[in-house]
Amino acid sequence: MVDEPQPLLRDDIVGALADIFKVLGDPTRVRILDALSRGERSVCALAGLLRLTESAVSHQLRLLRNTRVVRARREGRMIFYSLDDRHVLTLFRQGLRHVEEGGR
Amino acid sequence: MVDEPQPLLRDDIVGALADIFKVLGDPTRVRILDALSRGERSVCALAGLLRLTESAVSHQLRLLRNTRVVRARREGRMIFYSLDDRHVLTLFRQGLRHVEEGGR
DNA sequence: CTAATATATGAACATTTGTTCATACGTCAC
DNA sequence: GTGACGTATGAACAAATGTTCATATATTAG
Repeated sequence: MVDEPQPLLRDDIVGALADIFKVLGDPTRVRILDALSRGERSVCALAGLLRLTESAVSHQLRLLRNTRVVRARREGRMIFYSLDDRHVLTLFRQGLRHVEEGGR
Repeated sequence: MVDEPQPLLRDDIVGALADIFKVLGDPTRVRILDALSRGERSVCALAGLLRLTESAVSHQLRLLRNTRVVRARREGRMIFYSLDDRHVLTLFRQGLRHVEEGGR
C-alpha cells in the first residue's frame, strides 16, 4: 500500500454535510438549538424565550425539521420541538466547546 | 435549587458558534476541509484536486482562515494550508459520522 | 532589473437567505 | 356551527453569499 490517496468524499455526502452545518450556521437557529438543548419547547414558548415572532420561529423550525435536526410532537394545539437525536446534541456541544475554549 | 432555568447563551457566543458552523456549511469549503483532513495542501494543489480556480479556492481559504478553521504556512512561493487544530477535525468527523450513519 | 509563478484581493453579478406581513390550516371550547 | 388560539406557509423584500474576472502582491529564477 504505497501512498494510495483516499478518494475525496462523494458529492452527495459533501452536500449533506454542508446542509447540516449550514442549518446550524445562523444565530437564530443556534439560539433555538440552545433552547432546545435544555428540553422540548413549543413554538410560542420559543418565540417568547427568544423574543421573536412565532412566524420567524416557525420558518426556522421548518428548516431544522427538514434537515432532521429537530423533531416535532403535537399535543393538543401546541407542537413541541426537541433535538432529533444525540448526534445533534453532540455536534452542538462540540462546536460550543470549540468556541468557548479560547475561540481557537 | 428548584427548577432554575439556565441562562441562554450570550450573543457573542451564539455569533461565534454560528460563524463556525456557517463557514463549514458550504459544499466547496467542505471539500476543502475534506482534502485538508488528509494533510496540508498548497492553494494550487487544492485547486487542481477540486477542479476550481485558484481564485475561488483562495477566497474560501480566507474565510476559513478568518474563523481559525485552517492555518497557513509559507514555503517559498507556495503557501500550504492545514486544519488549524484537532477540534476542527473532530467537528468535521462528527458531522461526517452523523451524515454517513444513515443520516437517518 | 524583468519575467514567471503562486497567491491574494476588489468589484460586479446572480443566487441564496432570513425576516415581516398576510393568510391559511388545525385543534379546542362553546 | 363560531370564535379563539397555536402553528404553518407563501410572497415580497433587503441583506448576505459565492463565483468570475481583472488586477495586485510576493517570491524566485535569470
